Amino acid sequence: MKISFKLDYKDSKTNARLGKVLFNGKEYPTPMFMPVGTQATVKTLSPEEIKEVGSGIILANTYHLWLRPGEDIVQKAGGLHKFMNYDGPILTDSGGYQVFSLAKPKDISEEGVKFKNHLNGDTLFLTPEKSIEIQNKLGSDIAMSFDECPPASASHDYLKQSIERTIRWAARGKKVHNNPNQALFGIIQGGPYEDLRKYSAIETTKLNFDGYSIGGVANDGESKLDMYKAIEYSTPYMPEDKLRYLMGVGDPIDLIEGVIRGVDIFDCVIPTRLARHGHAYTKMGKINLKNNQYKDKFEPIDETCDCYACKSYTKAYIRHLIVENETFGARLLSIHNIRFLVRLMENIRESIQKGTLLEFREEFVQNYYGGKYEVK
RNA sequence: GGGAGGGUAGCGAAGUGGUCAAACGCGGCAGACUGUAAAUCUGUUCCUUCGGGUUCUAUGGUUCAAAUCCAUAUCCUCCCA
Repeated sequence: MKISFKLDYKDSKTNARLGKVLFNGKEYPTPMFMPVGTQATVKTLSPEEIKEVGSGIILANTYHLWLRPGEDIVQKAGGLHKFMNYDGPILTDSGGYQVFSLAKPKDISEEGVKFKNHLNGDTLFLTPEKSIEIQNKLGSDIAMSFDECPPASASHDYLKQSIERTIRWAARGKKVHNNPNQALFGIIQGGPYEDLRKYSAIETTKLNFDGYSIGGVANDGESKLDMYKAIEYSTPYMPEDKLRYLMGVGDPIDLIEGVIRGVDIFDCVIPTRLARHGHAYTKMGKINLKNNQYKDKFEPIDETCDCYACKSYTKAYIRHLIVENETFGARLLSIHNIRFLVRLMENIRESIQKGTLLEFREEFVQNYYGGKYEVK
C-alpha cells in the first residue's frame, strides 16, 4: 500500500497545518520530524529504539546504499524494511544532496551527475532514471526526485538554469517511476529568490507528484532569513492536500519557523550528529556535555525529558562515555536528541490545536535562547 | 669501581650557536556542525595589566647572541666489573 497524507486542520493565525501520514494501517501525525539513517541505520539506534522515541518516518540514502551494499543486495534481502528490520515508513533521498556535497559544478550535465566515489575515488554517474531505479529496488515508501541541490552561494543566473534542469530531471524520473507502492516527491529549488521559487514550485507541481519538498536550504551557512524566505516563496504554490517536506532542517527553532510557514515534515542529521559530538538539546538551550562543568553533575540532561537516557543516566556519566569515546554515550544522546525533537513536534501540534503556536514560539525562544534570539 | 648515553612546556618527543616561547603527537580547555565523504573538523594550551616578562635539571663560564659550546654539581638509563 502506498503511503498517503491527509490534511486535517489549518491554523488561522499562521500557515501551520495538522495532518497525518497513513501507512500500513497506522497514522503518523504531522508536523513531524524524521531522523536520518543514511546507511539504512539511524546511527547507533536500533529500530526498537527509533520507535521508542516516537519517530515515524526515517530516511535512508540512495547514493550510499547504491555504493554499499548495492541496491540489488537490498532488493534480494526483501527491500529496506526487511533488510534493516524496520516496519515504519522509510523515505529515500535521491542522491541530490550528494550533488551538492560531492560533485563539482562542472560534473553536472543535462544527462546526470558525475561523482567521485568517496570510498575509493571511482568515477560514477548518477542520472534521474538511475536514482529512481535504485530507489525502486531499495523499496522505500517515499522516493525523492533526483535534483541538483545548489550551494547557498549560487547566483540567480546559475540557479535559474539549475532549477530548469532539475524540473526536466523530475519529469524524467517520474516517467520511469512505476512502483505503485512507492510515493514519489518532487523538489522545489530556487535559493532565496521569490521568482525562482515560484517558477520551480509551479513547474514542479504541474508534474503531479505525491508530495513536494523544499530543497536547497540550510546549505553551507545560508542565513536563516534566506531559509525562511525560501519557504515563504514556495508554499503558496504548493498544493494543500499534499505533504510538504522541508529537506535537511534541523535546528529546533527552524522546525517551529518551518511549521509556522506551512511545512509538514522535516529531516535532519543534526540530532544524531550533535549526539555523537557530545551535544544535547535541553529546554534551556543546547549544551556541550564534553564541557568540564558537567563532570560531576549527577542529574539528568533535562529534568522534563521522558527519554531512556534522562530517566536512567546522569550528565556526568554520559559525559564520561562521550569523553571516553564509548558508543553507548552516542547512543544515549542520540535517543535524547531525537526524543527532544519528537516532543518538540508534539508540543507544536498541540499548540496548533489550541491556536497558540505563536505563543509557543515565544516561550520556546525565551527558554532556549534566554530571549535573545534574532533571525539573521 | 670503570665506561657510555641522556635530563626540553602537563606527558612523549624534535631542535645541537642567532629566523626559538621552542616543530610534532598525546593529554587539557573551548568552538563548529541543518536532504551524513561528518564517533568529524577548527581554535587554543609558560605568565601577562598584551607594553612585555620568565623558560629548555642546577650553578658558573665562553660569546654581540646559548635549549644548543665549556666546567662543575645533580638525577636517570644502559654496559663492563
